[in-house]
Amino acid sequence: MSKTSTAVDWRESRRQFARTAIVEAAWAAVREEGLGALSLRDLASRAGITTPTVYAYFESKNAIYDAMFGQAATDFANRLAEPYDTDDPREVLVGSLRRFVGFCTADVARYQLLFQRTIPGFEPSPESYEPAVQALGGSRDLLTLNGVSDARHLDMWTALVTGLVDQQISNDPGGDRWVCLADEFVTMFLTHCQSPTRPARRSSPPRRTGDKP
Amino acid sequence: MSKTSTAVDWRESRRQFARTAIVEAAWAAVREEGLGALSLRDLASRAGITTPTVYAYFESKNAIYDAMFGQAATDFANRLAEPYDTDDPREVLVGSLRRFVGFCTADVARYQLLFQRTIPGFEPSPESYEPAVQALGGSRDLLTLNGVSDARHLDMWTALVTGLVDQQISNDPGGDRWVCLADEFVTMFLTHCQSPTRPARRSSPPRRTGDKP
DNA sequence: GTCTATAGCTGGATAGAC
DNA sequence: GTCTATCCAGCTATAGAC
Repeated sequence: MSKTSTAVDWRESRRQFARTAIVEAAWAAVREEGLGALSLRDLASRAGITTPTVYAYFESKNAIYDAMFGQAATDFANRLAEPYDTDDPREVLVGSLRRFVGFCTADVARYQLLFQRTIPGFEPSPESYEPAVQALGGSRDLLTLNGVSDARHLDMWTALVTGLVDQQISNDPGGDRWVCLADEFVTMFLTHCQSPTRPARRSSPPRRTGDKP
Repeated sequence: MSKTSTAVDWRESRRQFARTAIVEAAWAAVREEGLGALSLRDLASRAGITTPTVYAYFESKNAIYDAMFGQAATDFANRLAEPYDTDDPREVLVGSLRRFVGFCTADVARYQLLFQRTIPGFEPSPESYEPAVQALGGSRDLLTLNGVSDARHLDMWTALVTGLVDQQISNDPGGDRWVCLADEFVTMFLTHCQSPTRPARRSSPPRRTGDKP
């Protein structure tokens, strides 16, 4: 009688609740101490439990990092997938860029976990990683709507976006010195992509400009 | 008789030699184990000495990081200051971009130490940091030669450069998927900066594109 | 300056009572 | 599942002989 499916579900939901509570404590810890400085003692203390109890829900420290990664990737995908209040492809692109930068700057530890590989022995599991690639595919679709489909241009766009985020976080955390350049960035980028002069070759005539090719 | 200035210089140079040997061992260690995984035991072992001997030359682990930072910053500045075999400002700009990316991708640990703040308790001393700012000032001069002096455009350039490096290191280490876009990046950037349409205001009419401003 | 030896601490992870 | 108690490994840094 005790093993009805509802009882099982209830137990499972209780377990998930405890797991998310631990992950929340982990986020608080890394935001305060730094992403790489997460310790299970501190984490357990913040969650109001003891170290062994953590191992009742996660099999290792990296499993906690993986849960954090999965949650961050899901949040990231959901944020980018929210509807935009305009249909103009260019404005949507600008909005997505602002969202991207806003998401990253809102939580630096989360940004480091998601986009920089700074933790020595950790690599995210495919399940946790999947939402992130899905979200990046969405931004690829956005570029297609703007008439950008060349592989080189897609790579240029990703470099542009990550550079914007990186500078904003590194040199003006909490400010908007680079965020406010989003619109101008999109103008520059789309103008270039729609330019009739197609530089398919790589600056061929004046070779050797001073470096290894 | 033993305290002549030449004898002092000789002792001092011996000391500097030992210091650089330790720093070299440190570089080998971080390249192999990761920047954050540097341990004094491993470092001493690689240098052929013991842990206490390290403390005869550096007062702490962070002092070693600082020496590494200073050396990396100096190498960085020297690399960017090398002469270019052309006088065309645009080609020099492309060359400097390639040098920058090449320098960063040649040693990822060095890049992380110089440009990413990933080590918990470490911050470089002003003496070690100074060559880096000097080098960045040089690239500012390069932009001036290309007719770019607007503060917004300078910020866009730094974002562009760091984004290029970041993507190259993160998604194609050892390759040239983004490096080979350097020339096209410069074309896009300079074309935009020389464009007569000055967007001094921030996309004023179609405000609220979907996000917090 | 260089060593042996070790202090002092913190980390992840486990055993076993309850 | 949760705890107390503990193991064991690794770290930075120091003491003191030579």
